[in-house]
Parts: sequence; structure tokens; C-alpha cells
Amino acid sequence: MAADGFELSAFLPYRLNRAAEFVALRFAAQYKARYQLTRPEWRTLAALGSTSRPMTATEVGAHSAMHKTKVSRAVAALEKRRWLTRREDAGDRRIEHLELTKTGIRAYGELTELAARYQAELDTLIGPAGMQALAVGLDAVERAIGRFELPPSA
Amino acid sequence: MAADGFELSAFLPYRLNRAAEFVALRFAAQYKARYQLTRPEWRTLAALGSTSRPMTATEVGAHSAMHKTKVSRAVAALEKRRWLTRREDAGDRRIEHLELTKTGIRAYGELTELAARYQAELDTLIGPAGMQALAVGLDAVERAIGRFELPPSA
DNA sequence: AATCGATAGTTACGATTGCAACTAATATGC
DNA sequence: GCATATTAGTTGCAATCGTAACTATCGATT
Repeated sequence: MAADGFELSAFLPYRLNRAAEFVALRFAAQYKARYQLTRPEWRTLAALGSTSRPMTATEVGAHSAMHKTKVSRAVAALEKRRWLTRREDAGDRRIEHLELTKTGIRAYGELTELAARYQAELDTLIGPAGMQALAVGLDAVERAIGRFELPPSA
Repeated sequence: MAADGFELSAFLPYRLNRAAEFVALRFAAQYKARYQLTRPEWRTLAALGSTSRPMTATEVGAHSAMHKTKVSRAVAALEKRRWLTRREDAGDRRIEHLELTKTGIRAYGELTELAARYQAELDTLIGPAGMQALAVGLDAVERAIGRFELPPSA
């Protein structure tokens, strides 16, 4: 109806979500088929694999915009697979430092190969100009996110 | 560990998802609180409200990247609220043309006011350069999506 | 016109999710 | 130093979701 001046096709949450959903689903199909990994599990693995130092569950959640219960369950699943270990903080016993095991690091390495191939495919599909613009735009969003107060259910 | 050259922070599915999640959650909190609308319901309402002609459930799904069962349930919920009506296609009785009722249109109008305000807030937070870059980048993604074969679970 | 395959949409059911409440530990105010 | 608030992480439970199977219809083949 577009009675007022609102244009859904220009509404950022709508556009971002649509793009994210399409792009993520195709990749999810790959790691799901080969590794029986769920999306929260992959994201947790990726967050931990991408830095060389351990992270807490809270950090993983902030890093990948996941609810803490999702993280909690993903961590439990990855631990059961022996892809990560928990280590209690010496000073603060509420905190657990999460670290990938050798097996977990190897899995992360294999997954990132898939990811790199997928990224190359996206580069081709989207083109250098589009990717460049996205990088700039997403950087701006990142900076804005930093100024958000996080919603209760992140 | 970043053993290989892979950089998660540059991986498009990861970046897009993170941005989309943050941006969408804050808006969802608003329409959820005021209208008790779920995300699929809002998206269905938005899809139908944004064009002046009726759409089928399949079109709604393609339009907003939702699984058909999600659309089916959202349609049922909106119908129960009397925000939309179904009309059977004359030539093909499998197809239902979905249309907003007067009440539905009014609700859409109110929601788009919220949306417009939120978009303005985002404009400020992200800045004109960032928004412009995002628009260009997301356009490129849209064109690429057009060349995707849609994944089975869209 | 009977059969086979494809498509639109729904639904049963198991899996996943998020909210709220919980445990356990730390930080803060008095 | 004790009560209270806050934070990290987990879990019970109800709601939501996606897969697969289903109904109903249409199109194509023969």
C-alpha cells in the first residue's frame, strides 16, 4: 500500500536480514552436511578459532551476537565432541576460559577451508565493487553497534 | 588460531549475520512489545503492505527469505487477527491471494511509522557514508541472490 | 482420460529456541 | 562484615522452528 513514504525495500533491518539469511543458509548447508554442526556450534567454534587466546562464553556471545543459552548449549556440545576444553579462572570462579583442543583446531582449519572457498564464490558473485562497499558499510555498522546498549536477548 | 590465512572478521556470512542480528533485534523488541507480533508475522505483514497488489504465500516467502511453514503459520495468525484475508485463485485452486484488510493496512501504517523512526535512528548512528556504502553493497548482494539457486530451506 | 510428476500450502512431530528462574560466585554499599 | 545487587553460566518449560510427510490441485505424457 505504501500509503506513507515508507519504503520497505530500503529498510535496513529488512535488507540486512534478507542478505544475511541467503548468504548464511548456503554455507550452513555445507558444514551441516559434512560435520553435523549446528549454526551456534559453528559460530562458537569460529569465534574460538579466530583468536589465539581463550575466550569466555560471554565473550563468544558478544562476538557472534548469540543468546547466552545458545552459547551454553553449543559449548556443551563442542565439549562433548572434545573440540574444546573449559578452564576455570583462577581469580573468579564464575568464569570459564574456553579453548579449542588439537582436534578442535584441526576441525576449525578444515571448516575455514570451506569458508574460504565460499567467500571466493561470493566474491565472484558479488563483484569487487560490491564487496568493497559492503566492507565499508559493515564497518560503519560495527562502529554503531559499539554504541548500542545491547538488547537483553542478544 | 588463524593458522591459515582465513580471517573470520572478514567472512561475509559472519559479518552480515552479526549486523543483521543486532539491527533486527532492537526493532523486534519494539513491535513485539506494542503489537505482540512475532518476527515472521511482522515480515509477512510488511511484505503484503509494501505492495498494492495481493501476493501468494510463496511470494511472501521468496520476498523475505522465510521458510514456507513459517509463512503458513504467520498467515494463519494474521488471518485470525483479521489483518489479512485469503482469496482463492479462480484459475488455480492451489493458490491463495493474500491481501491486507483495512485493519491490517492501518496496523501496517502504524508499524511503518515505528520503522521509519528506527531507520532515522540508524541513519544517525551509522552515518550517511556508511548507509550509502551499505546500499551499494546490498544491491550487489541482491543481484547475486537472483543468480542463486535458492537453498531448499529458505 | 489415466498416470506421473510438480507445485501450493498445511500439519504432525522431534529438535531447537528463548524466557524466566535458578545456582554459584563476586562486587558494592552501609 | 553483612546484606544486597550483579554477573557467569545452566536448566526447566513453553513456544517456535524445520523436516518430512501429507492433501489437494494442476500440467504434461502417452
